[in-house]
Amino acid sequence: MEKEIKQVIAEALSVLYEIKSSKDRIQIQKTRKEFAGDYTFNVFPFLKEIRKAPEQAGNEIGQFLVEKGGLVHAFNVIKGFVNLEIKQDNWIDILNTIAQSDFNLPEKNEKVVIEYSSPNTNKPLHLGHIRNNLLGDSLSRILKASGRDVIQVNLVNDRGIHICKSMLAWEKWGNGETPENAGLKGDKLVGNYYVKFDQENKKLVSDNNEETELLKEAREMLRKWEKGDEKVCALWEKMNNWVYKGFEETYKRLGITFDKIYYESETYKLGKDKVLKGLEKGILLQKDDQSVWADLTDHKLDEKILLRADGTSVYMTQDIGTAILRHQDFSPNKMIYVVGNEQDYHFTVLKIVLKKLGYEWSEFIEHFSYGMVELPHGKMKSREGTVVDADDLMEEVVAQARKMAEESDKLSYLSEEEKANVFELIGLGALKYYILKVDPRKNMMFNPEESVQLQGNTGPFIQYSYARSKSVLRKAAEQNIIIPERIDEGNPDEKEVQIIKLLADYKSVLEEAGKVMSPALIANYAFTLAKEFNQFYYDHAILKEENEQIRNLRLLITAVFGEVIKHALSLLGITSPERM
RNA sequence: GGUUCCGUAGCUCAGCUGGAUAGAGCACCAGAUUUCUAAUCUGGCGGUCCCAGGUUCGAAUCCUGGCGGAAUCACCA
Repeated sequence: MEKEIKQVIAEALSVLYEIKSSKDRIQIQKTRKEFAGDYTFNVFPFLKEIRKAPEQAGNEIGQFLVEKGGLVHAFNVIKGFVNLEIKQDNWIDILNTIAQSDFNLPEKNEKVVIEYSSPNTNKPLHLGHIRNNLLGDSLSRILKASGRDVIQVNLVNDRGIHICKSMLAWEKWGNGETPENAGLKGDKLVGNYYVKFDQENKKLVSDNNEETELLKEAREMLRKWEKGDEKVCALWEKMNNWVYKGFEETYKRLGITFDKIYYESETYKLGKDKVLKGLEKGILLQKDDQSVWADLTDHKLDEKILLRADGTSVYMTQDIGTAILRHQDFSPNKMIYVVGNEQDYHFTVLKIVLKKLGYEWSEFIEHFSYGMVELPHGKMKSREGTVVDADDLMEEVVAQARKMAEESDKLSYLSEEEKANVFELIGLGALKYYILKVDPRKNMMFNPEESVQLQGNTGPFIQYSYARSKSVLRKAAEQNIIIPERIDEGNPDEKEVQIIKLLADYKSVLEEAGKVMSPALIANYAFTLAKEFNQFYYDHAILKEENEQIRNLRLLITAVFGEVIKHALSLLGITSPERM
């Protein structure tokens, strides 16, 4: 719609003032509520070229548009703002068009590999991972819907000193405990030993910089692991498998999937090789203790270690390997890393080092840097027990959804299984929306009480609006009322026009969300649309409307609304319940 | 200390590449259900957009400098 308006305004500017190719500079916005009109054109940017008073120019342009016919049938000018009223037939056309379109955008011929989740296998997933997973999942969906070829990958950090800590602690104090005999999820069990290591280690430390025997043992274990020591590797494999099983459950409940899973244990060697090659070529440098470094001072950064003196790899080394492998596997034109902004530095360095090593495609790497999750009481610290566990959190939001629903006794006619299903959708809908609605780049405050809210600006509010729309359509079917696929004429009132306008915005919102990579845009749009529908629903009879023309218009609006809101929610990974 | 990001209502957040009188939700107060789902709707209360300069027809938005907060500057990942 806005495109069409820009088109005719460009024509007006050209005919009236001989201003050519002005299209990109034309500013169109929605007319504010307090004025008559649908869209508003701002003449100020063109005033110098027009060389008339704003009101006069506005009037001339408005006059031109009305006389031209077609889109605009009336206008008013306030200061430099020309408020345009769109002819009613146009709204009907637009509604029909949306009713017939699917919502996926045309192919862009762009291949994107997106990495997210990237867990460590030494402890269970927590709230921070949830934000990461939800962002990665939603982004993937948005990128796909906006016409991109998307490959979702996970990179499991299954090696390193932290894993060895859990292993060592289990060996020393585990007494053969397993997930089965302890009745504990594998990731939780391994996490417990990570904590145990820390506790025991603390007992041995008098001042913080001291390297304890225990820590030395862990380092020794890492060295053995990198050399392929049989016993260490077997233990490593056993414990990691416990963890994977646990993660799988968590992912499944969250609704997260991957096309491919990389394991750092399988990629770090490639990184090591490439680093050593870089050293041979003189791109990297070696210090007296044999450690290998990249000199980044020409980029106004420090030096960065890539291999320790004992030859073992660090995080950067394995990430170099993973990136190279990933590029070989898919040759994408974009590699997105969904990783918290605490690692901004890591990714600037990664890109530079790859470039130094001769990989021009390092420019394709895009760090999707999202903000931290904060809690009302401060940070999450595992040592202080303030970590919000992912499984616990999901359990809690679902329980809350159940509690609320049972109070209102709405779903009593459903079977227990059906009910459980609905509570699951709603609980997770609440959690996902709560996290995705905020701008991903900003730090966010996670208030546990607010996150399970079902009223106001929440996921369930939006889900409810959908359930209502479906309820109307179901009743229509029961009464043998046909839901029109299109309508020929009608006179939408103000509220109806309002919804149609919003529905018409959906594709451009999706386009924008894909461009700037922000699920929050979709979330905010969905909320606005749902609110609009609830208002419409409140004071418009739909099925009970006797005038058939009006009823059909409203039915079509209801049906189209349902489709759009369902699609939008699906991009957030939220399921729309048929009833709730 | 250097670098980066952030600062909008009591709280949590919107505010697109500068545009009209800065918007939502929560909380608080007052209302709405003989009507398709009240997990809803309507109204009220609530702001020196951190501060000070600058750019211009016009600044929450752009620039500079302060103040406040966060992250990072690891042979942890």
